[in-house]
Amino acid sequence: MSTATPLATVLIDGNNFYASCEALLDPAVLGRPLVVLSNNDGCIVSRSAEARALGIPMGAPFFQVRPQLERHGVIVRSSNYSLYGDMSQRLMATLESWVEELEVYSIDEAFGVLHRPRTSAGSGADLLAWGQALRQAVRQRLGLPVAVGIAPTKVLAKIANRLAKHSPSLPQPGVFDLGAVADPDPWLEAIAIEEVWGIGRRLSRWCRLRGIRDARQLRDMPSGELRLRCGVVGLRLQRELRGHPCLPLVSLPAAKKETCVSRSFSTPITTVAELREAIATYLSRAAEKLRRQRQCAGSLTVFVRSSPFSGRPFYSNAATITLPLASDDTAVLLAAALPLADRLFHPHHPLQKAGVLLQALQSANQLQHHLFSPLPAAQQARRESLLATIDALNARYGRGTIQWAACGLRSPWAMRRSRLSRSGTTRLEEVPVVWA
DNA sequence: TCTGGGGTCCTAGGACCC
DNA sequence: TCTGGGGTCCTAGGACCC
Repeated sequence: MSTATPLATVLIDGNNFYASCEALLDPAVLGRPLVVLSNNDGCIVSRSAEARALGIPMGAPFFQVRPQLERHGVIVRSSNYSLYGDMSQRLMATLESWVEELEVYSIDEAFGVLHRPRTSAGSGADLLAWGQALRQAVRQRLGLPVAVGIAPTKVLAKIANRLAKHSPSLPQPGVFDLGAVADPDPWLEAIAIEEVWGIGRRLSRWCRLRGIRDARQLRDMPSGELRLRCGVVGLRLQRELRGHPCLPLVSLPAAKKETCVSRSFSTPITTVAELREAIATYLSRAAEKLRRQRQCAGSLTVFVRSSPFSGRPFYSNAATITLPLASDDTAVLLAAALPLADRLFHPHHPLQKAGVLLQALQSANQLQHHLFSPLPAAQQARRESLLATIDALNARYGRGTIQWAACGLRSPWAMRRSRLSRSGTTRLEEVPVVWA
């Protein structure tokens, strides 16, 4: 067993993924500053390198930076998730063949495991070359730029990836191997505490107050203190920084425990009829997801809230119902959810956002032909085939081709997406690929 | 006028049981 | 009167991620 080669963890992720996808669709924007907005055209969620260089802040509300964007002639795009999702699938399919095991961590990043080749000099040159070849393959096949971080643990691979992106004058640009450097300390000191994976706003403030300003200091601080404030999560993080893997690779995603669909409204909702339509719309999307995941929901929550920025008193409320029998049937779930919407609506509180959470999820396979099914078996089978047909038609011809009457038509509150790169039904076949 | 959406994990505390 | 001890399950809330 001592013959096993040591493992290396890699993190591969897309540079400015959404912005890069937009450039793929319209090569004319290449080399020009571009930003992508969140749903409802709310905030900036992705920037091209040129937009970043102009100092456009990530996460800024669009209306606040709009003058700055216009002044610099920045191209602005609504987010086009069907495009990003398609490109993500192709990226992950490519990465599959480059690593031993792959964990798809988010739409634009994945962890992988590799065997680290032994070299007498211990230089690690082989993995740098490997990373460079991977970047070239992805660029050729998909036209997307990626960065590659290599290290002994996931937390360190995240850091290596960051260094790969932001350190100028690396021998292999876009690739960094933290396991191959003689002394990692100066590199860890270049990572501000806020940039460490797992340290969010609250914990970074706490660290700063204790004089912990970078990843190296976090690694070396007393474990007891960290444990007291952050529990086992903090300890695991610190061990990973010290090079001991604590976070396993998750190549088979676990079944979802809950599924949520929520949106902000383009204009505030002031009538119960509109709220019912919105909830019905979100619920039917959530039920679709549930059926795709082959799950049924045992309980369901509807939540609403007013705008925290309106100057009026903030209103936030939620109601939960446990279903007598777990279900994935839109009609059954609607019958449970709409009365909750009625209960939560308040005429004096214009609503800015609402959502539906499906909870206590269980595998649909275990429930089929349930003894206590409210419908006779034949009727139940017809019902399932009807839902499957609706899902198939909506998948083939676009969302909303067939929908429940309760969802309403042409809703004034629906999400704003005024700068979509292409008409809503982007299909992968339409995407022109640039051969770099 | 205008501030995203969808998740996970951990912990503390209460309810309930024997 | 005064108030065991150990266990499980559930929920709410906090913190984090992209």
